[in-house]
Order: sequence, then C-alpha cells, then structure tokens
Amino acid sequence: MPQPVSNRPLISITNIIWSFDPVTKQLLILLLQRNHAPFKETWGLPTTYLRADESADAAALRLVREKLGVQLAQFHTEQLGTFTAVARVPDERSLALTYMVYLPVKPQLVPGYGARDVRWFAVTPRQDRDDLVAGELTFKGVADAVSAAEFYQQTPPVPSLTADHALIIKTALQRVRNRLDYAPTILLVLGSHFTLKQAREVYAILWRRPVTTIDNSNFRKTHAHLFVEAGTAQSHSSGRPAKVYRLKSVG
Amino acid sequence: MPQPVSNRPLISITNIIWSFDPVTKQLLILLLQRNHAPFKETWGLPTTYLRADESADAAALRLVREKLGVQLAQFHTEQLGTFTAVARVPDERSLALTYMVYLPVKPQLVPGYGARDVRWFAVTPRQDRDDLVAGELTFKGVADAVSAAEFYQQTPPVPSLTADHALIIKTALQRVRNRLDYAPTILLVLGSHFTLKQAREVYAILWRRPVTTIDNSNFRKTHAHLFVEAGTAQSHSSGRPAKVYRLKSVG
DNA sequence: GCAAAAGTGTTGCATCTACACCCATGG
DNA sequence: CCATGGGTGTAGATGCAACACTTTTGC
Repeated sequence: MPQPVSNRPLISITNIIWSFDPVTKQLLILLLQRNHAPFKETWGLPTTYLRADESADAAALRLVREKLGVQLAQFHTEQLGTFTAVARVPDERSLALTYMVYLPVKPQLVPGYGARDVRWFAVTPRQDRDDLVAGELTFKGVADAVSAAEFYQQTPPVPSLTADHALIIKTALQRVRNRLDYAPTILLVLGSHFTLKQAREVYAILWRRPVTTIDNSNFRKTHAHLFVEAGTAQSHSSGRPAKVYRLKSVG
Repeated sequence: MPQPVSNRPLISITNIIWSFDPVTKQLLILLLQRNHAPFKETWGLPTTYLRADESADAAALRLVREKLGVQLAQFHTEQLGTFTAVARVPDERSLALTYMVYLPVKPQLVPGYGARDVRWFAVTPRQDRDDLVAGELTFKGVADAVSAAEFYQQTPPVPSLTADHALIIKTALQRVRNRLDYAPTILLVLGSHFTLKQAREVYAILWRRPVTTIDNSNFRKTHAHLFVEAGTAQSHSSGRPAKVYRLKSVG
C-alpha cells in the first residue's frame, strides 16, 4: 500500500558537473556555497528537487541550465546512484538521485539563485584519496578504503562538504576510473573532439601519475578501439599537428 | 525550494531476487502475479514502498523477508539503479529504486499478501536476449540492442511484465555479466561456499554457451584470484572430490 | 636545420587458450 | 580396475610495456 503522502521523502537531484581547464590541465568539479539553511555557508554539489512532471534525467539537465545558464542543446548525463541513508541530511528525510554531467566547455560562473558563491574545484590526486582544491579552499577527499557504512559513522573533517557529498564525489571518481578502459565518457569534458594528448592528460589525473609516464605509442594501441578518427587539428605550437578523435558510439 | 508534499512522487523499492536450482542448473529470478490494481493479474518483480524511517537497502531486505518469509540473518544487496521515466507506470508518478538480492538457498514459495501467485523463472539465454521461463509461462526478454529510450517508446509484447520491469531485468543481467570478471557476486546464489564446477555452471548461462566449452583448467587460472580456498567438499557422485571456495572480500 | 610534438615499428615479457596428462574417489 | 570428474603442466598465440625510430610542423 502506498505510503501516506505526508511521509513521502523529499526527492533531490544532485549533480556532479565535470569540466576541464585546458590551460592549467585540471579536471574540475562544480561546487557551490549555499546562502540559506540548511547548510548555510557550507560548500556542496548543486542540488534541486524533482518535479512531478519530469524524469530525473530531465531534472539533472534543468539543474545545469539553472545553475550555469549554459544553453547547449544536449548534454550527456549518466545516473551515478541513489543515496538513501536515513540520517544523510539532518532534520530532513531526503533521497539524493545523483547524476554526472560532462560539460564540453568551462563556462564562466555566476552565483545563481540560492548560491552565495560558486567555483570550479580541481580534482587533486593524493596517495590514497582525491582532494578538491580551488585557490585557498581545500576539501580533503574520502580515503579510498573507507566504505559507505564507515563514512556515515565517522565524524566529518573540517572543513567538510554538505551532508554526504564527499561520499558522492568519491563514488563518482570511482565510477569514472572504472570506465576508463571501456567507456571513458569523462573525455566529453574535452568537447566532442579531442587529441590523444588531451586524453592522456585526463587519464594521468585519474591514474594518479604524471602524464609523462603514459607512453604515447602504447596508449594509442591499448585505447584506440574506444575512439574513432575525425580529422586533424590545427597545430597551435611547434610540432606535428595531432589527429582528432571522438568517442565511439557517443554523440 | 522543496516540492509541495502533494506533488512528491511515490517511492517504490523493486527487487531482482536471484536464486539457483542445483538440480536443473537454472539461474532463477522471482516474479509474482498481483491480485490487485494496478497491474492486476500481470507478472512482475516484487515491489514495496519506502518507509520514512528506513534506508532503501533496509527496505529491500524487508521486502525479501515479507515476500519469502526467509529469515536469514543477512543477505547481500546491491543497488542496481533508479528508474524515473514519467510514464513508467500509467496513472501514477512513482520512482523505482531497484536492488539485487542473492539468495543462498532456493526457498519454497508461498504467495504472500497481495500476490495471487509467485514463481521462480529460469533465465533462458537466446541469441540476442534472455527469456524468463517457468513451466508453460514465458516472458520474452528485451533485446540486447534496445536502449532505455527505445524501450519506453515501443509497444510491449504479449504477454508482458508489469510496467518497465522487463527493462529492469535486462539492466540487471547486463550488470551481472559485467561483473563476472572482477566481482561475481552472482555466485552468492550458490551459497557462501561453492565448487568451481558450480561456478562454471552459472558462468555458462550468463556467457550464453554450454558448460562443456568452459575449460576447467583455464577457468581456474583466469578467475582464481577472485576466490579463496575453503576446504574440500564431500564427493556426492563418483569422481575426485572438489575443493570449495568462497568469494574474496565478501562475507 | 633544429626543436618539439605526433605517429610507427620492434623486441621481450606476461597472459591466455587449447589440450595432454596425472590424481582421487565410487562402484 | 575402470569410469568419472578434479587438478596440474606445457606449447603456441595473443596482448602489453619499453623504447628506438620516422614524420610533420614552427621558428
């Protein structure tokens, strides 16, 4: 039997929005600082509430448009997971349906409704975790070995992200890493077309090793089947111009 | 801003409950036939509604206990995904949070509250899909090549499963197949301990090929790192008794 | 021409597949 | 002791890492 209407949990949509800075070669995640309760002044992932007349995927896209004002015809979204721990948000029963969105550009940010500040945070690999860094602000990542159950039990570090968003980001990075060898949609942050050099820069961050240790020749041989050629790029500096590729079986 | 309470979608928990018949060597999924609207008399996956004071994982476990009366201390559950298409259930806005449960035994089934009938359906591999078969009842699986978007557009076959449950089952099988080479939790249907022969029987179904084509020696060498030895089994028939294994890093 | 970056080829090592062979048990 | 199934070993094929070499551009 359906639950009484008053007992229905809130359904929030939470996005991990990925981007890439071509100058600093950093992989970026969007965080914003709320200016209202709960979690006033703390940083967290962009969140909205699901409307009755839209699917969760549609809501994830709406969220990107609302928070960023980006008006691209179509983004690629992927469901990450649903977070349902009873006490994940204090004083409120809400589920988080989480989605990943890959922005093909790095838009200028303007704090929108409900946000005091908004920034791109660089994924910064450490020994056994990934920190998020934006200028003087650093959020320490959840250690690789920590399970979800352990996360909800331990006391959060200071400063910490909204609710369980640190766990959501850890899960997102795990997912992205797993897919590197068979469906590296994270490369969509480079735009629809990219060179192998750019691809190696992204892989280097996620593999937690210097780009220089990823052999050009071998990378091509082991990952070429994931890409299709799509012409040749303009040479921007000295050196032979690279071919450009796009992901196989993705728009 | 939170959505008005009256607009909040229903949150249902839908389970793919896996089991295994050691006699017929069939991989099984539990389906039940409802005796009330909506979907009266149609077959579908067991479903319940999320309560305010429980996590979705807890609800998935409760569902197993309610529908099966199985009283094991602990099952292994895994989140499969969340299905949110607006029209996935006619005349009702509901989300399906789906979970996989691996039963270490094949319990006798007794139709519980709200169910007219309940049965184990054998996963039956075809060329490009997997059908579900229980005696004279057969449900045709969704073809491998069909995307989620395509599924929701096309008209369902007759007989068809409740709402989008055929899509959920296709997704579940996909997930299980993907995990065979690095985290084959599906083997928990064999109980906590199993022989390599039993494991190959499960793999054969999911790889859609006869057991006899899976070389014992090679299977051991390629998948041994996923298992740990745990003693020796009794020999039931003639032949050398097999060692028993359990999954690495799973209770 | 020289530096820089992209792309190609080769060699040795690790891994997988196919298949022959040996081991332990029931009747 | 023989049929049945479990476990071990080995040769050829395949795939990957390391690294030398060639090609194409800017200056």
